[in-house]
Amino acid sequence: MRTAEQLRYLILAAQREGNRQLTVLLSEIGVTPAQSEALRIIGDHGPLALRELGDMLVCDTGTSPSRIVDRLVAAGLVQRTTSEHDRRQVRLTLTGPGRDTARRVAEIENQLYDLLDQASAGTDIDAFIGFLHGFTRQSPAGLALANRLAAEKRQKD
Amino acid sequence: MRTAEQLRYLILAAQREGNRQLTVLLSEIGVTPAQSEALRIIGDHGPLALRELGDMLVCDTGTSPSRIVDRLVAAGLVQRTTSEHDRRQVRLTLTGPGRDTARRVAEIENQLYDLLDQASAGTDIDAFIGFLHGFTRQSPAGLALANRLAAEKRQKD
DNA sequence: ATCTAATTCATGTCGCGACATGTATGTCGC
DNA sequence: GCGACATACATGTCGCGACATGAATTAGAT
Repeated sequence: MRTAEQLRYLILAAQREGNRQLTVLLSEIGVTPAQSEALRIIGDHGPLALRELGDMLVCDTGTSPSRIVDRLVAAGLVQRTTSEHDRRQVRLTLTGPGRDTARRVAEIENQLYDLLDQASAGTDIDAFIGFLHGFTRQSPAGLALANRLAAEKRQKD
Repeated sequence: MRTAEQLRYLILAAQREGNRQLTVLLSEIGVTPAQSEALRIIGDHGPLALRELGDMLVCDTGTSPSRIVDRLVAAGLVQRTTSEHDRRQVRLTLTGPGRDTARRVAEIENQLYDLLDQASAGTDIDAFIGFLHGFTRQSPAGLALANRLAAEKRQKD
């Protein structure tokens, strides 16, 4: 098997495995990985329009996280208000339970990241990150990640 | 953003982007990435039971590629016969068009792998492969990949 | 003011991907 | 042989993930 083919399947396998582990951890608080990403973004970056949320979501890089938000609204975690200035737009904010769940999601994510840090001890992860950055540059998912990083940076200033 | 978090999202983004590119290339011959994987495995490793196929599929590591096979059968690419010895089992083989499509899938995959080789020139890909192997060891998808590698090795002897 | 184009979002469709359940068929202990 | 158990597969359900379409609203040109 070609090295590139192995890399392809390993990336697929790693994504699946990470998602599986996260699914188990998140099931304790009743959200899915995709929902947790949206929840964290709405929590971190204030009231957002659907489009703005979509621009930061690495999952579901399509043209509408409508349905993910539908479920968060149905679960009582997110509030969906139509904007006053532009009645096409929607303002997404967390409810009280939403803020609480977002905090718990952050804790669970940190558990997972601690495990990942352990697993990657002794490997040059930065080189890997650089390679993946190059590969995903210009892709929808890569741009979404770039948007998140930019928004985080903006927040610190 | 933590390094581990960035790694998580980059792996997700890379998987999505690779899948997107492969989807475009494969749409020319009317199969999806998941279907192409099953097709190649059936082609390479002879008549297989559904379970054996499932044990080698990195995608759909659940307990039944039944529905993926359904679509390949409906497309006339795969033949599904019930085994004689064990009437629970199924024997999956490629049809004539199936063999042809499998060949074309292999060509498309090689195009993608050539691009990947180019993109990864100058990076220590083997280190990442080792890391990812460790991370996916014991996971369903990782085991599936291991099974494929083992089957390939067996075939060479 | 009006007509056209662009933006924002919702919704329909299809194919996964993960899980649970059901139904044959085979295996093993006795 | 017979009954309990295991195996192989099919099927139902849910939540994505990608694409296409359509409706409401706004912006811009004239």
